[in-house]
Order: sequence, then C-alpha cells, then structure tokens
Amino acid sequence: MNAIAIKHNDEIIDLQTAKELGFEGEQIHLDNSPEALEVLRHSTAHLMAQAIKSLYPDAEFYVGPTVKEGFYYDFKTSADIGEGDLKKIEKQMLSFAKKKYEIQKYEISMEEAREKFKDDHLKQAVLDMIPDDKVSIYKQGDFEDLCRGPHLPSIGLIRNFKLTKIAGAYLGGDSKNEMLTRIYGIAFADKESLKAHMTMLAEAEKRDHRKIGAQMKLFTFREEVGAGFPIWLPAGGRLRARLENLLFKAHRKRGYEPVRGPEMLRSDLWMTSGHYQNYGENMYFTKIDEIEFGVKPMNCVGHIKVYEDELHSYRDLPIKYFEYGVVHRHELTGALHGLFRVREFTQDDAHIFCRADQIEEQIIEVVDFVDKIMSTFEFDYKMMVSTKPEKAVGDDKVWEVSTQALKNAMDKNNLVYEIDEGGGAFYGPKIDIKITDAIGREWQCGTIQLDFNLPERFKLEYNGEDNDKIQPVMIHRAILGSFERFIGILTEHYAGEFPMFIAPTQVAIIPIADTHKEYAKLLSDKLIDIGADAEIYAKNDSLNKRIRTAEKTKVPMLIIVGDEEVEGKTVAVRDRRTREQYNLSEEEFLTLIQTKINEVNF
RNA sequence: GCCGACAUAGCUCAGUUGGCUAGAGCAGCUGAUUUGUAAUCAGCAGGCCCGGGGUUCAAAUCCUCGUGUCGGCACCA
Repeated sequence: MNAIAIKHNDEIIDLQTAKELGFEGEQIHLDNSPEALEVLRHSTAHLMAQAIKSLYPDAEFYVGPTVKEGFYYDFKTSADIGEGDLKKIEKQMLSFAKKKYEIQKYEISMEEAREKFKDDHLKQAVLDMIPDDKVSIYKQGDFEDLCRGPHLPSIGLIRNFKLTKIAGAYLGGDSKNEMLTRIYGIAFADKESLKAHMTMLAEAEKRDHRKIGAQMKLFTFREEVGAGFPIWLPAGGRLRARLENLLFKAHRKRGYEPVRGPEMLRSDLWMTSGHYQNYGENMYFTKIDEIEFGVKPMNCVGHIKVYEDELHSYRDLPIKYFEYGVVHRHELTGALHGLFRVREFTQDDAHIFCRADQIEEQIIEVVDFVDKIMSTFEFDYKMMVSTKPEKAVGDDKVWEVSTQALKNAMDKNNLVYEIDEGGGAFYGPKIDIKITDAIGREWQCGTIQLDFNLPERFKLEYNGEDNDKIQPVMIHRAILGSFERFIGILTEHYAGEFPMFIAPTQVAIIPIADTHKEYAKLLSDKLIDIGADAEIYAKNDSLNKRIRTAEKTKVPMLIIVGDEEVEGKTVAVRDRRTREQYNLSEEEFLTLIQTKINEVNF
C-alpha cells in the first residue's frame, strides 16, 4: 500500500509538502487510523467543494475542516440547496473521484492571494485569519482552494463517503454575521467501516430519549400546550418520583433543609439581584394589580428570603437550603430539544450560606456528592471551571478572588478540571459538571457556583464571634442540574432499560388465567408495601401476547403466576435479557425486590 | 432567533400529474376463547388531512402567514 502522507515531528505532512521541504518520516497509509482519516476527510471536504462549485458556479467557500465524526464545508451560493440536493452532490463527487485528479500544491504570497480571490468575500475573511505572508493553494482538476492541508495525493482515493446533513452556520461562529450553508459528511478508508458507522448512528437513534420517552409513556409534548413545556405521563411520574425520593434522603443526610420559594417575585427584587438587567431577556414577566412580577428563572432569590427570615450566628453556618425548584426560562425556539432543552424545568437546587473559611470544604463536599451520584449511574463526566462572562455584576477583584477560591479547592484536592473562559454565571464563577451521553454528546448537568455578589446586593449578614456583622458567601449548586435533562440522559444511557431502583415499574405480574388474578393482586399489594410498583397484565389476551406486551415496556422483572405458583406460594421469574426462567418463593421474591430497590443510596 | 426540512387516526406510516366516500398495521372498544413463557379469532369504532387566509369548477396535494417538530448554527440546566 502506498503512503498518503507522513508523520514528521508528530505532525501530519502530506506528500506534496514533504516533497517540497524534503521531509521524511513514518508513512501514513490509507486506513482508518486517526491520522489517515484526518487526511482523507479533509480531502473529501475539498472534493465536496469541487462538486458544489461545478453544480453551483457562484459558490464561495469559507472553511472546510474535519471534525470529531467527519468533516464539513461552509459556503455560500445564491441557489437554494436542500436535503434533496445532497444525493446530487454525492454523485458529482463520485464522478470527479473517478477521474482521479492529482491534488497539487503551490504557494503564493498573501498579496497574490488577496488579488486572486478579490471577488470572493469569504476567502477574504479566511485570509484575514492567516498571519503568515505566504499561503498554500491546493489544486485538483480545474478546482483550486486556499488551504493549509494536509491532503491526499489524489482524489481517486476517495470512495467511501456520505454526505449526512445540511445546515446553516454563522460565518465565524458569530450570530451577528451572515449565515452560510454547511454540509456535513463522513468518509472512511473502506466500505465496511462506512456501513458500520451508519449502523452505529441508526442504533444511537433508537436510544433517543424522545423516542423511548414516547414508547415507554414517560413524557410528551403537545403543540397546543406550547413548545418546551413537558407533560409528565404516569410512567415518567413514577420514575421521577423515585429519583426525587432518593435525592431527598441524600440531601437530608448531608444537612440540607427543604424550603420553597414562590414561582414569581416582584420585579424590584430581580433588579436588586441583577437578574432583571442581566438575565431579563430569558425571563417571563406579568403584572398583578399594576405591579410587575418576574417568574423565577432561578431559585436563589427565594432562598435568600428564607435566609433573611431570621438572624444567623457564625455558629450556625453553613446553612444549606434545597428545593426541587421549578424554573422558567425563555429558550430560543431553535434550542428546544426534547427533555434536554425546555422552557420549564425543575432543578435539584440548593444554596449553601457559609463563612469564607468554609468555602473549600463545602465545595469539596458538593464535588463528593456529585461523584457519588454520577458513579451510581456509571456516568463519565468532567468538570469545567467557568470564569467571568461578558455580562456580569460585581467587582473584578471579587471575581478574581472567587475564581481563585474555586481553583484552589479543586487543586488542593487533586481534582482535574478544564477552564471555560467566560462561561460563568453573571453573579459568580462556577464549576460545571458535564456528562457524556450515549452518543458521545456532552451535556451540562450539575453546577457549583461561588457567589460573593448576591450576598452583597441583598446585604446578607451573620453575627461573628465579636458580635460584628459579617457577610456570608453563597454557593449555588445543582447536582442533576434538572430532572428533565437528567432523566433524558438517563433514558439514553440505559436505552430505556432502567435499573430496578428507578424504573417506573419494578415488576410485571402476569396471571395465567382469571383464577390467578387474586394472587397477582395480593403480590402487587405486597410490592407496594415494600416500596415497589407493579403492574398486572390480566387483559383478555393470550399468555404469549401479554408476555410480549410486558417485555416491550422494558420492565426489569417479569413474573408469571398460575396454578403451581398459587398453590406453592411461589412466583415464576422470567429474565428480561436471557428469557430464562426460575422459581422463587414469595418471600425470596419480595426480599430480592426490596434489596434491589434499597441497594442504591446517594 | 438564523439556515434547511417536515406536519394525514392515540402511535407508525400509505395516499399517483390537484379529481369520486382519505387507507393499512399496531393500540382502543365488543364478543368468542381461559391460555404455562415474545403477537388467538371475529366484529366495531376512530380523521376540521396542524391552524388562518388565498388560487381553482375542484385542495390532504399548489401559494401565503402562523404554530409545532426534526437536523444544524448561535445560546444554555
């Protein structure tokens, strides 16, 4: 097999460049190694551009990089291009590929490039970003493009690719700029890998929480209700209640007190907090008797009012309030996405009011709490320290101190984190917990935010040792983030096959004939007594049909009761996965369920 | 919000170039059957074809404005 590029000083260098500079190094062959795919996909992007240019001669091209799972190219044309045109472009790509044009490289000066692309405003924008005074041009057939490379030696090597989606994208990723057309694609070294990739995508789609949510009747949305307002169905209600109960106990063990603030508060309070000025566009407002109220987008102000209800001593700190707080936020229509992005959601929210010297231990305690829960669900997650955003309240100095405090707490405890510059809340820096979902997407769930600003704005205080008034520090935190998003992620994570301790229904009971219904009901009652939910499948359907129906609900355990079971006070258990059967005495069965439900606590 | 696509029964989908009473499977209801481990049989019911305007002798089908959904971008738990 011939080389398609070489590796020189850990950099992928294409053959064109290697020849020009006389570089030598380890050969890269056309296989599915990350290096080979990088080159292949980049050249496929160019081949796509060539095809687009031939079909839409007025097309101007911006950038066409490789990304995690493929490549894309951003361009602009006066023609209307839709999904239906992807096939046409693919076909054109293939016909060019068959001509096996060599990919040639040459260099010109920045000045020459400016002149060469003088009528192409997108190329000018690309040139703006290049600091060098020389740029390289890659040419295949009569198509040429400004590019840094690396590229294949010939487009004839490109065979196994697919254009996957067409979308709009802002020039330079800035919503103030014009919108370009973006086409995404994927390419592999061989046909089988491409096919496997497409199968994998189809499999991932089957896990989609929106699909499973509908199948399992967890939740729904209705046009007449409004976009972004989820409706929780009975099965979803049961699952959610299990999660809420587990988490409630976990909070109580850690010294949190349940509280509850109102759904809306007067606008002057939101001005004091700064939400009105900094978060107003995401809030919903209404008027009551001529006074403006804001529906809460966060729970902190309510908790501040709880704190203000009595005087506090330094001895009482930290004080921790928690609430399953329902919040409303005006998300843009295009951002809405199943349970992952909604306009009304419930946070597992808490606020810790503490002394400055308690910050570190409190943060570490929360991080431990997060880790306990994430590991219970076997989630991979990472932590990001987010710093001061553009829109922010408070002194830069305060921001510096609090950001450093977060980092110190993490560093001292050898916790690994990344930095998200400018990603903080408007009132303080934060540590975000990002979960990786089933398809590799990252979702922000938990968050730990350090806030010196709201205590200052609300003039919060406690009595110190010398009876002096001292301002407490606030830590805002959520662990799941929101029940909506978290349950969405859980659904995809388990593909709907929830573990016993949170499943909407723990046991499906199938009585063989009407005469066994009574025993089924007795078992169901006993299950409820030990905190499990059961569903009896006693409809006038065949036994086989009812087993099929029950299994399709993804219930963790299915038991069948007939004459033998009623007589011997036993149950016949059917394993969901293996379809194997075994018998348990009623007592063994109940103990097993109880153990499985209780084996998890946070 | 922006770019592109889509919207037919509770669900998944058919419905020809605009043309007779809009179809199917599953789910639901009724009856028969009383079942030992993944679909018993028969019958019935179910639709403002997303909503408003328009074009046309005639609209599920064409145009237009909304609403919602999907894929991205931008924004975020």
